[in-house]
Amino acid sequence: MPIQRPRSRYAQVADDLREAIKRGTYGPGAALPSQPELARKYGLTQTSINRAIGLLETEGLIRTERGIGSFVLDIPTVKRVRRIPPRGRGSGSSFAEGLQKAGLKPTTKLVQAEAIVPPPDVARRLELGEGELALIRKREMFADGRPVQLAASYVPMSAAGDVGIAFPDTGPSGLYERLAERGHRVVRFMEEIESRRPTEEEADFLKIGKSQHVLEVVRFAFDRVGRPLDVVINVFPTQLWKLTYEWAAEE
Amino acid sequence: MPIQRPRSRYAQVADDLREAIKRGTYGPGAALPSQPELARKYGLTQTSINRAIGLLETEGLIRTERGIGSFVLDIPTVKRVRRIPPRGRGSGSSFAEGLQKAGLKPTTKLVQAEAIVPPPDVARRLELGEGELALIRKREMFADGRPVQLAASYVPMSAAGDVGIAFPDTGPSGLYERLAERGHRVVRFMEEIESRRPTEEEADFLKIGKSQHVLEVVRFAFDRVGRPLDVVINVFPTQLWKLTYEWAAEE
DNA sequence: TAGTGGTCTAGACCACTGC
DNA sequence: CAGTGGTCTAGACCACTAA
Repeated sequence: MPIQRPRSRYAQVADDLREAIKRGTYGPGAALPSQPELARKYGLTQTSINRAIGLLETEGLIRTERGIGSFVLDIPTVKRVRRIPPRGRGSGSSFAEGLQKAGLKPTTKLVQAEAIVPPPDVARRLELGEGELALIRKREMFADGRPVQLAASYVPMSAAGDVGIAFPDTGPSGLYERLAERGHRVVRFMEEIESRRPTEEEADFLKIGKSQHVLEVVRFAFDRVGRPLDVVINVFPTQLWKLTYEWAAEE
Repeated sequence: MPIQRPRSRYAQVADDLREAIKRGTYGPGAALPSQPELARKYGLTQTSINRAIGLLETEGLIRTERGIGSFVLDIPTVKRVRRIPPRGRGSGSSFAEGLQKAGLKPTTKLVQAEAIVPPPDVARRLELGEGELALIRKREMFADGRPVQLAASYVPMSAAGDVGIAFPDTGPSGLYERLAERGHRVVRFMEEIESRRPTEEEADFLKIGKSQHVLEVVRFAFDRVGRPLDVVINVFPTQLWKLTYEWAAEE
């Protein structure tokens, strides 16, 4: 590969590596050659190679870990559809459904379930006063072992009554039934969607670069008088998911 | 501003400039000090300053022009709600509504309206055969003169019958009425949402960097037998918009 | 310890803009 | 022309990981 002038050299190196990745020379998960090695190969200094690597990282093609190396990320081929609102049964676990249909094995890990003072943005959304408690349930979700989604749900303790309401852990529809038994019926849902850069922890868990984006979907459930009964915050990488909403035209 | 060790120096410079921009020290449109000047101020080399500037550019805070300088871009403050499907009238122009509520003056420019052979992805979505025509209507949208959205709608000519159906240009609800008069009633809507990197043209029109993301919302309108009557592709920068969907719980 | 990626300097040259 | 941002080197040191 001859290095030519008009285009910057590090950009040409990035081009070359990008091509190699697309050709499959470095498949998903494979490590790129080390920076000193690439420097020798292209006849540049490590500084320039480092910059090329940075470019690919920004583009979301690779992820580099300090002291280890740079690794090719999965190339987003087919996006998994997440259907919202769900057709038919309640607002059940569209997560598992979607993945199973795609031939992937969904697994979920409950990492937190307790009564806490929620972070201020959640408290505001739940219309909680200073220091009021909420039941948090935090989950990590995987498809064939690969981390694909983070979910945190918050229910005001005033509505939940007891931490035990979270168990057995049957997903939102089970929770809503138990809330209904306590006199809190959900009559309306709302979802807010935005795309943003991931936090450090999110990027770490989802194994994505800092420059890739995540979709944050916040679902609110309201009772008859418009009070929020729970807030669910879902976060997933934009490359993996596509959202779908569907509704009937008015007559 | 003391430069300290644990965090990289160029990142600290970026932090400092970011703060200054947020504080208003450098307002929208203002030029940052030149790189040599910043290098003197922070006691670093131009190379490091250049890197800090690159960071801010990636984040979409500034825009730099070679041989001229770096300039602060508009900072998006409040995100706008876009859509609440089931409430109020049809799927009318939520674009204008949302912006007016935000105190911004919306303007729209129709840049194309004719019968064409649509691009393959659109043809597939409209279930069109090879070479079948569709009516395209392409719009550019502005808020207080700033480009904020791109929209392209496609209607199969077999349903539209005539290019004239697009006029007067009264937005989707007007179009749907005229389609209904021709025997094509819309009974169902669907929207697909994804976040992706902008194409070159999109980045250019929306005045965003290549590393920022856009939301693509594709709305389908279906008739009674599930045939697509039109497809509308909306593209806008993720920083400017927040999407909202709302629906009633099932009984 | 050796190997990885990350940062930084000093100095240089280039391309571009606007006067 | 002087001033701007962009690239590159040679060499150095650091932080981190794994054996």
